[in-house]
Amino acid sequence: MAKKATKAAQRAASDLQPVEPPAASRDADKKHTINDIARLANVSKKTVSRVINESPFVREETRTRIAEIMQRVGYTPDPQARGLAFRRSFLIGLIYDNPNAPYVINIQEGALAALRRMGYELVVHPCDRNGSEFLPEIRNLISRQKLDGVILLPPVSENAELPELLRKLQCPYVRVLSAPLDESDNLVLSMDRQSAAEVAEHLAKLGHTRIAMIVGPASYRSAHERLAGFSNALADRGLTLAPEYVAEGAYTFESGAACSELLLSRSPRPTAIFAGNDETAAGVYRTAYLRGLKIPDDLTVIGFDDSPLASRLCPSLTTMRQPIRDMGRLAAEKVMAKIANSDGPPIAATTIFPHLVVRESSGRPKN
Amino acid sequence: MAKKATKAAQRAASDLQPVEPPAASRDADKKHTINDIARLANVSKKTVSRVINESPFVREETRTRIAEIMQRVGYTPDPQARGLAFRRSFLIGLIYDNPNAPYVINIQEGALAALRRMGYELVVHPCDRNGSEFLPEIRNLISRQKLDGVILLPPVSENAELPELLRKLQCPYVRVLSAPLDESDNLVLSMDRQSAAEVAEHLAKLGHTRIAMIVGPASYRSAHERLAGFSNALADRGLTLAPEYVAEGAYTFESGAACSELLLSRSPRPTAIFAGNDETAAGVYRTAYLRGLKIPDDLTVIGFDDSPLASRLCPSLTTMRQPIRDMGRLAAEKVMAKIANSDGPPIAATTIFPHLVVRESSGRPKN
DNA sequence: GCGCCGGTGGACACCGGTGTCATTTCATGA
DNA sequence: TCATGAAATGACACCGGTGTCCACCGGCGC
Repeated sequence: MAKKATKAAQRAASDLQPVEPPAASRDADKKHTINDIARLANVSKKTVSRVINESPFVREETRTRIAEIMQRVGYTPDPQARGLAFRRSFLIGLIYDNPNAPYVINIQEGALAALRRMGYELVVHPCDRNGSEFLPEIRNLISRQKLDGVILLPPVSENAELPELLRKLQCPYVRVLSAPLDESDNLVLSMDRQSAAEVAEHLAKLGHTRIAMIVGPASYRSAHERLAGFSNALADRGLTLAPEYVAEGAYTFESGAACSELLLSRSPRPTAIFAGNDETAAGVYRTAYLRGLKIPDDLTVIGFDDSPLASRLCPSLTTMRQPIRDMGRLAAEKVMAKIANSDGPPIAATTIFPHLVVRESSGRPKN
Repeated sequence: MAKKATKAAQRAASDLQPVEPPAASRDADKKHTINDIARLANVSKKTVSRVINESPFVREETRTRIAEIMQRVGYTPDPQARGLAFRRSFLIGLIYDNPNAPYVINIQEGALAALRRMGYELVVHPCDRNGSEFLPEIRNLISRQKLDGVILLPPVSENAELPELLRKLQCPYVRVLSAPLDESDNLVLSMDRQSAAEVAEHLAKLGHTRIAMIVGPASYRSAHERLAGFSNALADRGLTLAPEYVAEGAYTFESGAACSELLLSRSPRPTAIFAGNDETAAGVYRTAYLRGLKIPDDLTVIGFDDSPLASRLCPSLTTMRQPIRDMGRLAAEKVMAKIANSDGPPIAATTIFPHLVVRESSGRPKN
């Protein structure tokens, strides 16, 4: 420890936190404060504050005069000082561990569009929900930055301890989920069960009977939803999803390749595979490619997500599309509503229905 | 305007900014302030502040006692109050308009890893560099949120007016670029010219002579760099990039499909196409698929980026890989260095060399 | 025993906004 | 004309930290 510091040094270095002097002649348009505006308008800072916050208790004439001055000198209130007094940070956290980059980016941009309008900013927080430090890390993030609210994306949004922690921290949150998880909550739902049913219907209509599915990892709620929805919908149409035609993947390209390897070695071979998501579907393409199977003639493949990948693949992939940007926007609007009215009743969930985008990878079975 | 408000209403609503009373019995672990810590430790708040900021002018015994108390009650200083006093926000902006989602996400995560360690957060700002409100928007973002620094990603990082604006706002920035743009700047460089040369070498070694290229849009600096590097390197090996074998795309899937349509209708047909990036390469795949051309037997295709798409395509795509996360981390470290020492000399640029990842899409020409 | 010195800790103002409540202004009816 | 009360404004403390500057403390040389 540098205990050698002299008094002189102390003076100069001011506790080791040197701050450059207000120094130099900053441009004419140096930062204005509320006091400057008050002085210019010949009113108290409180009145200026009232104008900023659109209080109705200011005479119209006074208001416009002050507003004009603020406009003229280009004044904007300091969000930190404002936040300090309001006990708000005007920051919303986006907590995610979804490896699907386009998904996250789209949610992000959708959310931002809504947040910015209300003066909020978005801070992103990728996380590892299996890390040992997961909860403390989130706790730390929120209390350190005093986030006003957070948006949780799947799969971390399915974590059961998180809502509890957030409630304790009094931090409003919105979860994006693939199915209702509990009642008392603000969420944006993507109805995966119904979506999977739509896939089943599509395959049934095409005339497939030997239908296989690659399920997502058991730790993902969407995996169960999609399986249940798919399997039930097939049953409704007199078709069955045979156990030997089901493989558990990991929503990844590699697992898609491995699982389809397995499924395609069954005899008789399935004529259609519903991959859990687009990444998995790409893995199926890979296996088909290596085995010389033609899609869709020898094999129909269906994905889920409509990520950019879906239209890039050859042949292009039939898949389920979610309005991801809208979901981001919705989530943002919900958090803000919750913040504005934090003691109010829980805000009703919004349900999103993905729809099927039919492309080249699905066709009638040829044998 | 609701001028009907009564005095009673004024009292109750307090200028339309209702704030729930400190209300209720918050948990035992309610928020602690520096005053609480000072009281508990029997010192003044300034001494606690010294401990927080690691000032050497505190007796070791005092320091540890205070540190223990902070630890015990789980105290963390309020970043807003801290920022207000320090005139810092501890926020770094990430400004981008790159449509490549995995690229942005990776930069983001790389940057975050470095930023978090130093107590900074990242706020993301997608933008439209061609929008009429582009510069005012950025200006607004930075002065409103008092960002301590920003990171600019290509292509918006190539905008010439931005550095000027940022300098005027006294906002430290780091640009990620595909080639040096000017001297006096902090940047992270990806050497696109050299990378493209590496592609040329690969194709030359495979024995290709009829080589085509799909160039990125003229508004992207990387497009010029890659073209120049590629063309020159071919020339060095006695090969030429004939004008009729060059098409200008837009770094998109669609443009890749259209440009390759054009290139593949030339006679003689090129045996290899260097697509400007992976998206474009996917477009080439599409055209090859429609025309029944086999990759790599009939056509070698090379991409650039090594986005996830590259390994998903069948056959998998030979491409140039950049260490994107590292670039994000580097950029973050540079901004922080610049912030810490804002009057210091410009920080030297760091140069990144992508490397070739050879996969299945490149082979010897068959005819 | 005294004054000097560097090391240590505290009182106080301040960062830029806001809440509370008192005070002033103004229109109204008696 | 003046009392009256609502509307408009202001004074002041406060949010939770930090910088400045001064006072105290103990050990040293004299």
